[in-house]
Amino acid sequence: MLEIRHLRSLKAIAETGKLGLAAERVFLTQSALSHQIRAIEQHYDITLFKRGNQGLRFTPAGQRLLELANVLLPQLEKAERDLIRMKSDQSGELRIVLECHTCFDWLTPVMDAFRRAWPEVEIDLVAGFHSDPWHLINEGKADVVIGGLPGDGFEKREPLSHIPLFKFEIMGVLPVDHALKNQARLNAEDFSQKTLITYPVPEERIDLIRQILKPAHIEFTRRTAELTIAIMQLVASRRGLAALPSWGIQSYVEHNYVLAKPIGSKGLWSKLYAIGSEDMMTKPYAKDLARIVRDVCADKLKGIKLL
Amino acid sequence: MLEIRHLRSLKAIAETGKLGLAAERVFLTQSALSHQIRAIEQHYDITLFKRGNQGLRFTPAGQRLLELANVLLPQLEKAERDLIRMKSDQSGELRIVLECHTCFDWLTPVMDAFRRAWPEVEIDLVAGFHSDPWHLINEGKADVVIGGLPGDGFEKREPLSHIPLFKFEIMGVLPVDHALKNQARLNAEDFSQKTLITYPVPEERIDLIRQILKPAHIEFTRRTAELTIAIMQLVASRRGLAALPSWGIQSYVEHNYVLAKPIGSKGLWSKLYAIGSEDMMTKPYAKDLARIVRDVCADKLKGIKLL
DNA sequence: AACCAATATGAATTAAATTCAAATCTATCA
DNA sequence: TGATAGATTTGAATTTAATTCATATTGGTT
Repeated sequence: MLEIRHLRSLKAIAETGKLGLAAERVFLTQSALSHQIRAIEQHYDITLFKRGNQGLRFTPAGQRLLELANVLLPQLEKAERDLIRMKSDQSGELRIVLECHTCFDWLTPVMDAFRRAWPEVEIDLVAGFHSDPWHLINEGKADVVIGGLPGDGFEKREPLSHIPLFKFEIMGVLPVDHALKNQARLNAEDFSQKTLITYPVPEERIDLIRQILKPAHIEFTRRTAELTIAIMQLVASRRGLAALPSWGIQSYVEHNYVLAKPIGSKGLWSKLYAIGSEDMMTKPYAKDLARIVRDVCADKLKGIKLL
Repeated sequence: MLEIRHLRSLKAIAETGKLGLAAERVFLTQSALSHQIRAIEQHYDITLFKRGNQGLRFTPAGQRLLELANVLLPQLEKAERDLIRMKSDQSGELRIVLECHTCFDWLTPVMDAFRRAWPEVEIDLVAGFHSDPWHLINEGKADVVIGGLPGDGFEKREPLSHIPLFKFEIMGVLPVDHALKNQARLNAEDFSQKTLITYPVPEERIDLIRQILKPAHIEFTRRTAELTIAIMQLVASRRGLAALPSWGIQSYVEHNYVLAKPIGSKGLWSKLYAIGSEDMMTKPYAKDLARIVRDVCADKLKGIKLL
């Protein structure tokens, strides 16, 4: 009666707190999840969740099953990796380049998990900043880029393959006493003649500029800082505005150090992929890297949506 | 893709060595199992069994999945047993007896709140008057007494357990024009040769008599009435005195219908407990009943002290 | 080569899960 | 107190997946 699929659903519900969001995560409808959990509740004749208009909260019984999921699913994944190893040797190397600065936040736990899962694979982070990280793959200097899809390069390149990871929202960051503090969302004009504080990367690599400000011909000043906390300090002290992933600024917002607002009418969302040569991305351990990223981030990063 | 059901099938195959026999064990046909294992083999693209006319033998990959089954299934069963235990913790019945008449005032909101919190517990009030309510627990006719601790009964009883609720003050009630209206507090002698109006219960169940009047050998007349309002009317019309919980007479005092005075130098306080068998009082819903009583009464009854 | 005792296969059937569309619930706000 | 927004629930229709049935095939043994 209880099946692995139900455990996956429980985990997603725990991560998102809402049936609708959990449903996206497991690629089902919200209704399907509702039917699933009701079937389990009826089967065991016990309620697993307290329902409210804020979503679901686990009852002790629900927590017990969640705990089961948290124990069983990793064991299942381990067995599946073992099966792959039995098919063929899986040693190799995996040199990762990050397109975006903020991804460092979660890469460490990902690499830890990966090393535990694939001890025979040498995983490394390619250090330094690279203006065209995708090119490093063709040059043979990296194996996987974690970032957005490359823009259409005019040069001929070895065709790349990609695995979707997740998308996240880029939020506008304001000082708490900013004039726009009561406005629900930010628009392109709101950045006009303002200072925009960013990581030190080219303009075309900053989504806000490329997708919003440039098309609207907004004029602004740029100022850069290396670290997220430095950007936060500059914003808090009213030296300018910033645009950062929702997960990276969550704790600053919670402590009311700065304000965060969605940008544009639908919000500014950025998509992340694991990108590599076709050869590389068909390797089981490269696919598993993507799975681990999705897993770790689904767990650690609030507000992301799995692709 | 791989589901619990497949693990059960693998286990049955290991136990019987033959698809046909294994199929009986999991209440499926041989064909169904054949389809199942073929689906798994195709999914992981690996052979799980060597087939012969003696039955099936596990390959290393098959053994790996069997090992997974042997690890996962017991964990699942343990979780299921835990759920059953949790269910028994949240459903049952709770037959309440009140030792004191006045407690009816607040029991209704308590029962309403309880029913909302524990829909699977049948809560009921044991009707009628009982001279020894605690004994009803040993007789299996009630689950919880709300009242004072039982006096040391000489008979052997199943040991009872209790949870403290609150204490409240029993006030002497006088007509507004009584001779003692200017006296701050009443003493035992003040009841001498007077009529005491009480609920119709035995003397030893009336705290004023048991704790104050009897020890001081005061002589008095008793008269009984069923309802609090009837007692108030009798007192107001100078037919006698009464002694009632401060909360029960509050509104009469506020409307200057009667006077209330503390009794004795420290006041006469009575303590209330939820009392039941040890088994009963360890159940989560019994503990929660006590919590709800304390909560509701702390809110509704002025002048009580939580124990 | 024939036979036995298994498993495999494919189409039909049955059962289960999922979706769709609408209803319902429940805090919160005016 | 009623309206509303944001969630879940519900039941019927649909789709998908699992199972059965009937039969074929396989591998080992004589």
